[in-house]
Amino acid sequence: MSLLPVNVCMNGLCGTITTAQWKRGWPMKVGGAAALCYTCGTEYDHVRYCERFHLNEPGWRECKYCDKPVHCGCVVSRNLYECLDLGGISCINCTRAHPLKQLINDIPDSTSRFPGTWLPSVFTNRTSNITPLIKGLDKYQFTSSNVPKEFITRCTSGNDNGPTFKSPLPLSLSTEPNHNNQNLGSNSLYEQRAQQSLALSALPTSNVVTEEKTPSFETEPKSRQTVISQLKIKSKSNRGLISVSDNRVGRPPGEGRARTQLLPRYQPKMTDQELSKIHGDVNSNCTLTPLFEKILSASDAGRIGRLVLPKACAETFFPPISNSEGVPLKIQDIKGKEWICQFRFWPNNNSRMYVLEGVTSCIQDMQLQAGDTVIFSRLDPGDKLVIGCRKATVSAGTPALPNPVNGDIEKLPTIVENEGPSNLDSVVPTEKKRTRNIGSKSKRLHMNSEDALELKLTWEDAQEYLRPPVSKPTVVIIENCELEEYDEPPVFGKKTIFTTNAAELQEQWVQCDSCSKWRKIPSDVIVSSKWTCSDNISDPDRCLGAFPEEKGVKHLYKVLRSSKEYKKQKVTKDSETKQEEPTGLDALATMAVLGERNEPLAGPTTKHPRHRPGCSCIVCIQPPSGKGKHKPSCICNVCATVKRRFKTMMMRKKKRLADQGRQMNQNTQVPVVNQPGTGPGPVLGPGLDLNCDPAEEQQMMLPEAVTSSSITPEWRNVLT
DNA sequence: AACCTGCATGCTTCA
DNA sequence: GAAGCATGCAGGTTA
Repeated sequence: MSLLPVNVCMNGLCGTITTAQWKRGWPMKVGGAAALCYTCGTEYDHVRYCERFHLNEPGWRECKYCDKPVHCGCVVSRNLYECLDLGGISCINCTRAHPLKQLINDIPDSTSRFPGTWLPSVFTNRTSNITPLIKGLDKYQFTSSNVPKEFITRCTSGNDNGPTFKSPLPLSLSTEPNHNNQNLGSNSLYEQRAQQSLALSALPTSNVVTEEKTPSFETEPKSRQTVISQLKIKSKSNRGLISVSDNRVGRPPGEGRARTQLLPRYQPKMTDQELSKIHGDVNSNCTLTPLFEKILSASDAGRIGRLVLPKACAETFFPPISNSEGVPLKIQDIKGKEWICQFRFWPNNNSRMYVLEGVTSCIQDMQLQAGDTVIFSRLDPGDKLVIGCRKATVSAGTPALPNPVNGDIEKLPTIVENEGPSNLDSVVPTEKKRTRNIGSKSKRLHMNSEDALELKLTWEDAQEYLRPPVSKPTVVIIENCELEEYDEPPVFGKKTIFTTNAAELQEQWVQCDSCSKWRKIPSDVIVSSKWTCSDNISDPDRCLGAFPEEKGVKHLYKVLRSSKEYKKQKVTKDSETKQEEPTGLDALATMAVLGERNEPLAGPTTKHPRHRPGCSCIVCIQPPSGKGKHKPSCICNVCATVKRRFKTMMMRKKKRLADQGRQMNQNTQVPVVNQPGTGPGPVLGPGLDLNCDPAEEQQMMLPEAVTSSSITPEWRNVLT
């Protein structure tokens, strides 16, 4: 039985330790729904939790007996799980063992760094002398200078239950920022860290320490390459000893690509300005060591609140986790605000995908979006995990707006990956930077927002060009609605403009490819991609290009002008509010429904069971219910089609009813059969059904944009 | 209906 | 070809 802090009633009202998990969401839902203790039902209280366990000072908590602060002494003070798992740490003030020790009966699995019961005496009265670890070099290294030799001996001499500290490497922890990527080659400190810690992390528990670590305290270590190669060999040879990865935990850390080095795109590329800025903001007495950075993907910055962590980085710089639930991590932003996120993983293809959950509020607070970069650093002393950021672009020639959260960092130039020196000279044109930043890994987001907007507008335009194919359609009647089904995909026709004249009659306008004059044609005419005045067979007078444009063309120009202005406004507005835009193909599909109408942007419909992004069928291009209803005067293609179909349908219905009426008059003995879709109900007369509401029937036959219960008399007038 | 969660899928990159 | 990872999606949960 593993007793983790999440299973303890945090309010101390019942003091119950329960093996049941706290309700889902703990402790991520800060400010959100509270979790409840399964035993006493008490609401989880974040503040009180922090007080009880001193989350503000990682590793420190009060002794239950003397109430004085005591450092748990564990090497992962930032890791609450293991702090408490460790248990058994003596208070330096009263020397009494931490009471949680007695609750540690078992540890989940052999991959835990603290399997079994800890030996409290090791740390007795020594905790204040122990610097938990040198983070960044290796998460679990003790320095040779502050770890008592007997401790190492005690921990490693045949006690399999001891901790699995990694080899102490006499690397000096550089508090210098990694300026200009000079050290990011094969010999970079980061690579060394990655190589060393990753190579070591694949090793089983105490054997590593016994065989590799102990001598290195006393003697100069072998060359790095030798050590690493040995360790890699060791790792391979000991794979059988590592708990076999199962579907639940995925392959344990240390195997796979990540073992060799951090990919260049994750290596921190902070400028002097950035570092000094963060440094100054946080605490001038502290040292900040960049660990890694990542360009936010759309899903990272999305509302799901899951930031995918590069596997190598997660396994190098974050605490090891052996179960997929992971551990809560406290992250501090550069303003000192603290966030609690859940560091966990998902089993994925016999591997792991590491994620940081609950980052939404943090990312929003920093006003980050896809394409921006988050930079994880370590702040010493205190060993705090700090999250910084770098905005993806700074508009060329435009001073960046001061960001209340990120301050001057917002003004810093974007550093393009692998672009060499991190100085102002490395500023590249905005377009290029944005593209490369977003798409360095995935090509799914290679467009910048303006390009995407252009494409969206093209999709809008494309909607206006789509025409039925030449092939003969198959007419299918579904609930009295005639649907034309084509075997061929739609073809591109010529763009036409629909207007409404003074008599409220619909007019269709098309521009001649030859003389460029706008011609009025019947509203039901489908225009091919090439159209000239001579094709205007419906109006022989206007077949000649010399014929002047008619009077109504002024109104058309007005419509065109307002359309262009609207698009222009939309471009401006969209660029301002691009943060809230959907991205990718969904956005394109969504934008495709806009057409010329002045409707707010609405999300894509999900009503069509075979809907795919970009689908332009009349159902799919409707916005979701309740949103973006078309106005009765709307002249977009959708509404025009709807109106045309509805008119046809109503005419046929009238004709059908009239036929039925005639038939009834001829033979009153013939019973009237309900029409399909009208439902079973008492039949009072020819085609009359008490269960059939005419207005409701109309709605059922119309797409969502022009239906719903709120169909207005105005609409009815238009439709009938 | 919207949101959340835990994968599953498939594209991209790397060795 | 293998590994990494962005994102889709289905089922469950919540408002």
